[in-house]
Amino acid sequence: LSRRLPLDYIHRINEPDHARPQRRPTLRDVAGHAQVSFKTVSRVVNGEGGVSPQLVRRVEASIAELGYRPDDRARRLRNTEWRTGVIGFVLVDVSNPFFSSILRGIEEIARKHDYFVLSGSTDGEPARQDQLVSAFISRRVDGMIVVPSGDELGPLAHEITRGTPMVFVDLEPAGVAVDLLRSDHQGGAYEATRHLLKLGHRDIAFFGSTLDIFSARLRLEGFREAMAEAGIRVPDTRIRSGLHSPEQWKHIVSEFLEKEPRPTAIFTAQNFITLGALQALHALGLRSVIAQIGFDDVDLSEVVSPGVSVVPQYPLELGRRAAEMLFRRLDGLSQTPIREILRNRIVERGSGEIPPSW
Amino acid sequence: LSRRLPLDYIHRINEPDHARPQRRPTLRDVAGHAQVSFKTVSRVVNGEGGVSPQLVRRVEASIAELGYRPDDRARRLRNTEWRTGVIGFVLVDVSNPFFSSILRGIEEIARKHDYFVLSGSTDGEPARQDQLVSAFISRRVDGMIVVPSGDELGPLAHEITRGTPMVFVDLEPAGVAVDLLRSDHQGGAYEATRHLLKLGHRDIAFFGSTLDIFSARLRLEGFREAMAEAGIRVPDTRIRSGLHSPEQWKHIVSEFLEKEPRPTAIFTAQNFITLGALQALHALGLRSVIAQIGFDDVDLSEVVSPGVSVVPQYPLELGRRAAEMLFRRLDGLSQTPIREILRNRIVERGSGEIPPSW
DNA sequence: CTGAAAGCGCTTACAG
DNA sequence: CTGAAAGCGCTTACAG
Repeated sequence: LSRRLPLDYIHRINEPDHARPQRRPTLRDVAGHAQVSFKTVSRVVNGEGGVSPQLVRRVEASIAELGYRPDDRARRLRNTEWRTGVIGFVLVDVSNPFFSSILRGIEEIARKHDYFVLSGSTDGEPARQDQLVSAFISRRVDGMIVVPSGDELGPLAHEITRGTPMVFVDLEPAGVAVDLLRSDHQGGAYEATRHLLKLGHRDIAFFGSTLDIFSARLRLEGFREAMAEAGIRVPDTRIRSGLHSPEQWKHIVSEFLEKEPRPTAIFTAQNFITLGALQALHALGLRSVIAQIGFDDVDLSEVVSPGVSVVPQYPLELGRRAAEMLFRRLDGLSQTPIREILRNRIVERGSGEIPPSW
Repeated sequence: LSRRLPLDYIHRINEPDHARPQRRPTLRDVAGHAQVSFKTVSRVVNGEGGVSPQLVRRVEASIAELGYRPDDRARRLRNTEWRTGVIGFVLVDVSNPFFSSILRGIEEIARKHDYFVLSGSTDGEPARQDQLVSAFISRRVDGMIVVPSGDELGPLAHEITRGTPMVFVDLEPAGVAVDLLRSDHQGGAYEATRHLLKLGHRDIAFFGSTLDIFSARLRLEGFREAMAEAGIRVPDTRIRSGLHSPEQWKHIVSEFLEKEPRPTAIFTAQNFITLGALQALHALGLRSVIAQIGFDDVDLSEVVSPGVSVVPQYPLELGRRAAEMLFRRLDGLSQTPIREILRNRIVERGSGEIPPSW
């Protein structure tokens, strides 16, 4: 992700005279220009009425000519309407379509409420999460939606007890009263693993996201639960976790599969992992030999052959619901914390239905 | 995109006693608590020095106890450092991985500068774009990166002449001095079309994004250019454009291909279109029969069979470069507008190398 | 219908 | 080392 790409330019034009940044005009500037008191300008800007049509026209002309835009920060500072009209969204990695679809869902609901979204990626690093949360709070977001990493809540803990409107996605912190929305990670992983076990698989490898992420732990838990229930001990070497790009996962899974004995099935517990593993299996010619089930859906899962069996999530819907929960709280309609867990069921497309080959 | 998904809950718990939102403590609250003047608290908060160690400790204890967080808006209002530390990013659709990867690239550079990103999707609607731009300006973002739709600049025009730091991605507005970064849409589309023509294709259909988007027009232009050069007239029925989800495009392309005569090749000029068309061709059993080249890369393009030939873009890199251009201007290092056009070359993977079947 | 005063939460001058 | 005053750009009260 951090490697820079060398690119050729077709051309690079330097043009002359770019405008230099000017000081933005203020209410007083407009007032001076229109020859009225600044309070009159304020009245016109806010459509308060009680201004003679003549003055309204003069002020509006000045506003247009100077390009005046009210400063929202100053405006809301004194205003009883104490809101900034901005909510924060702290996520793991916006370049992952799972998260960007959540963001899209949040945006959709935010838009209905005339809100905007400040977002930031943590890459699963608790330190970065604390930075983002602190910065968003300092900028006085009216509420936050957070996909937390790590076990320490850090600055979040204080905000929760302060009553800052907040919705957690995926993390279910113990002993904290907070709105929560998540998929049934453990149940989904359990079901997927059971599915493979029923086909006769005994040696199943698990590839998951970094265990700093709560949902990643739940998925591993679901896997372990099903395996234990089947009386199978899972050696540590059959479990790999970390936060990587699809390309990195391709490499990791390739190396893994070069060693004997190979597992007869793999569970790839996140979309980037599923993509990387698919590429690895394909490159090694093992797609019809080793069974695979993924968590999260991926594009073209029906077009590849065999199709990719997955436990899908519904990120757009997660985003919408999370935002709806947040606005319910922002509007004071919600008092007690709500926790919603969405059920996840396996979708069979072929790759998860391959029986053990040895 | 707007259809709501019905979902089952596993459970929905209502817990008691959620904290009620409290008024945030201010400098004066801390001062009262620590029994000092509020200016002393300000000094401690900003690490200005000139405060006795004893008072520092007392103030810090009060800050911790009350959970004080300085209000960034108020802080910067009087401050000579006139910045908000926020940049705006106006894009078409954040649920499209192409745009979310640009956002990730922007975030990466913004982070280095201690900046945060306010973003919003326009869905290619000029009216929504104007709303977003106006709202961001009212919130006093220090600069903006915009992927514009439509031909009218709207509120953007005034901001450019005001000298607001701004970088355009993909739109090259005439007669306006502004930083610009884009791919070589026309050249890439031209090359892709030439590639198909060389194989003997004469009947090539074009599927592209809504022509409200500048880059979509450029891609169509490149296609037309190559076809005209080959002396082929393209009937209007061979060109389809619009902004749709992959599922919608699957439907559109399926219907299209059900009518005779079928084209021998298709050019899918955006990632969602490429995905939808791939699914349609696959469902109809035509993937090895009708040639396809896409603009933008898609996941698993090497795993499907045949592989998907594309003209890739580098969204992460686009985002980084756009942000770097913006910060160069914000830091006053750049005076004259810079225009960068990144070259795009075709990547052959099989689907674009299928000769005409009839 | 119009305006002068006070204040939002903070920083920047300027005093002691 | 500490604090009282003025001001950022606006809104909310309160006068005329």
